[in-house]
Amino acid sequence: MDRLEINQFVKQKRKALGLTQVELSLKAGVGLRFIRELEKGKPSLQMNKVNQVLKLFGYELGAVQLDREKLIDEAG
Amino acid sequence: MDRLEINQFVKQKRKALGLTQVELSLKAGVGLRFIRELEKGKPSLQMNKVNQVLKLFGYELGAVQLDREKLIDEAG
DNA sequence: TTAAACTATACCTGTTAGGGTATAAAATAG
DNA sequence: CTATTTTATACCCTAACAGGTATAGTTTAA
Repeated sequence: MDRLEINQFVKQKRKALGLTQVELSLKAGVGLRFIRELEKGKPSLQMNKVNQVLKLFGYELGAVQLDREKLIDEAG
Repeated sequence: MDRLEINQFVKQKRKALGLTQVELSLKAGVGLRFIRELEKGKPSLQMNKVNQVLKLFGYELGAVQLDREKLIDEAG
């Protein structure tokens, strides 16, 4: 299992839980627009907001090594 | 080996390379104040700025599991 | 001790992230 | 096809991030 980009990770986890973007935004306590920017991969998002979302999945932001299977993320 | 918080991780890596906060800020292309807030653990930092720093160490921000450090992280 | 280097805190300011809303597009169901 | 649900794009506004700088505090070396 290779490592997903954060935006793909969120999208996948959200769908795995059968949530819409609206539902996720409500559960996470962030705006709907934020969820959309997050899943689109906007790079300048604030960490605390992203963590509010990741926490619902049992995850958080952390430092991970570059390069490791970075080329494939969706086709795994 | 516990996973370090991002702020501790940055501080440790910086010192391991023998860099000052000023030098790191210059290398990363971010402000000195940002480096200080990063190492102090300010939660609302922007991901792209943090990634500019982590990249110098060969790392980037990613989604990692909460708390249970020991469960799966050592596969290689 | 002194002096230098490094780090922490405070202030001011421009830029922009994020919220909210409306509309449009796309996917999904009947 | 139509109707509904979900997602994408655009606009305005406020709050605050990040930069720069000055100053104060801390650590380190001689």
